[in-house]
Amino acid sequence: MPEGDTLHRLANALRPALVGEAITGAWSHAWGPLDALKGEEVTSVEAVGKHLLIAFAREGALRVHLGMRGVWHAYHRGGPWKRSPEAASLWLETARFTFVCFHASQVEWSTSSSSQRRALHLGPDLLAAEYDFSLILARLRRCDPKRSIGEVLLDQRIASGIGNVYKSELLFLEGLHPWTPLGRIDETKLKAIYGLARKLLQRNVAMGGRRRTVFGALGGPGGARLWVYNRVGKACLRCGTSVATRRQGDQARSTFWCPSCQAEAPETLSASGANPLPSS
DNA sequence: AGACGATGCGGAC
DNA sequence: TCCGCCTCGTCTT
Repeated sequence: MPEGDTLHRLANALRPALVGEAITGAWSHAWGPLDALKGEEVTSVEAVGKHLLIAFAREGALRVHLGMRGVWHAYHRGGPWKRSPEAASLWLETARFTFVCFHASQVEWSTSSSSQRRALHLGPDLLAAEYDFSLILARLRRCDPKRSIGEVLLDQRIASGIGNVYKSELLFLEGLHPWTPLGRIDETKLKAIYGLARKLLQRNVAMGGRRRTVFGALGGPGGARLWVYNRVGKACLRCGTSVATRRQGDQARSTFWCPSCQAEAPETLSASGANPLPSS
């Protein structure tokens, strides 16, 4: 389920319940009881891109990636779980609560959260407090200019936090065809795309609702949550054209777009008239 | 009731 | 380039 906004919401929910608390028990699917964590104090809980990092006072940090199906549950200590313990990847217990992660795709123990952060080779987190587009631009310039913008947006090494839903929605909002080569998009346009990504992700973190939307709590036309994602064959909410879909990139991820609003028209990609990115 | 595809990613080939 | 993940919500029958 998670894109970057979901992970930041998760971190925001876990942080007040874990930071400053002592771990009374811990267990992971891979290693069994984590006795080394007993008595450890949690010093930070943070989301970085789509990863969750939990750091401890004396030593070490846990990194958890939810993949597509991972989920965290919070239970009163000793209370019943809503899922089978067989499905648990990791649990952490404090004096009052047990936090269980089911179906994680990755659980890793490391000496520090900063070393984990480095090892991930992630581009800047679009939801980090500090935002500097020039750091993203530097990574874009090292990218093959023939790569499609749809693939580039999903590349967490360039900027982290965008997932498959936001990818299609961002390209619709920017009027950009998903297969537009990176090299045909000027710097001003790229800055606008990533700036919009940050804004939408931030708004979805702040919103109370659980479900992803690019329209906010009130919804869009007809109460819609999304412009094009998962709307293949339906009328474009802006112009009525039938929404298209096709697989894109190495991972063959589904991409959705409006063939009219996002026509292939490379020469019109510059909103500003600035120079295109030079080839790397 | 059953089929299908998924908001992600690593690894086998 | 494809598959596994072995779950779960949604759509079809």
